Amino acid sequence: MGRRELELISVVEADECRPDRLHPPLSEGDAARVAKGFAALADPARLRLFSLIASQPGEVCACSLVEPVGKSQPTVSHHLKVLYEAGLVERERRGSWIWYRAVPGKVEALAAALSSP
Amino acid sequence: MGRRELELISVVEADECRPDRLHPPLSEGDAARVAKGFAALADPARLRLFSLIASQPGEVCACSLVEPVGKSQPTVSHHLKVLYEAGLVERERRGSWIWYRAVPGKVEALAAALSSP
DNA sequence: CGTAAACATTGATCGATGTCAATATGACGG
DNA sequence: CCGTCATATTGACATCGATCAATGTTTACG
Repeated sequence: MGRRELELISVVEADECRPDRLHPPLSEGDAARVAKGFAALADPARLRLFSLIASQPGEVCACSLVEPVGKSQPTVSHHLKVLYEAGLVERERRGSWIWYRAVPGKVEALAAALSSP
Repeated sequence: MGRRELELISVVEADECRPDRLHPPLSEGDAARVAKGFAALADPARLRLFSLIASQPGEVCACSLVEPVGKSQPTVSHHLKVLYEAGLVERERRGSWIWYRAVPGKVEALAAALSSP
């Protein structure tokens, strides 16, 4: 067995780490977009808001949402805006009130963006 | 029909917003914990890291992860720590290298925490 | 030991974000 | 119009987090 073969074998047997050139399944653009979605769920107050809306059979008036989360009205308004712009909830103005409902399957779609190509 | 009945009816017909005392399905503690999980996925670099690990059939050496995400080694190390502490990935040291693998069903579990009570 | 490689930690910087008080906007009733 | 109620916006403040250069720690090998 020549010297060259011995060298190769010793390298292989010493360890198994031969780093492949991996390429991330998510492009930078996709990653940024999906991350934005997860970021909307990355705050406790917003999570409670969303779970409150999503757990309701129909719609919920925004006025029902301020007290349960224990934050000020502007803060709740801000969080609702974030959820809305992330596409997690829909809203509709009727008279003085604004009614919120969860967009079905949106959370699952976010999770799915990590598995499927 | 007495005056009292008329008042009640008028109130009901004026609008439908009678805010119920809603209680968030997620407690503050649960919300904080779940939010932490989503926060781990709320960064583009971390998302690409995780998708890279999760897309691999077996394990991935940390040394394979620095170059594809285009961040410095300390930054990648930091992100891997966040993913690990969020329970999204497991790691195992073998020799000089640390091997990462995605924890199966962890993302789905996060999403599920928003639907089921 | 001593050196090299892989990974972690520290310290500093800087932009992003959660929060609220104050104020604005918009809708409804009288 | 005017006052009231529901919601949004603004401005200010404090905290968090992403990032990197520099340095530390651990492991392997001779």
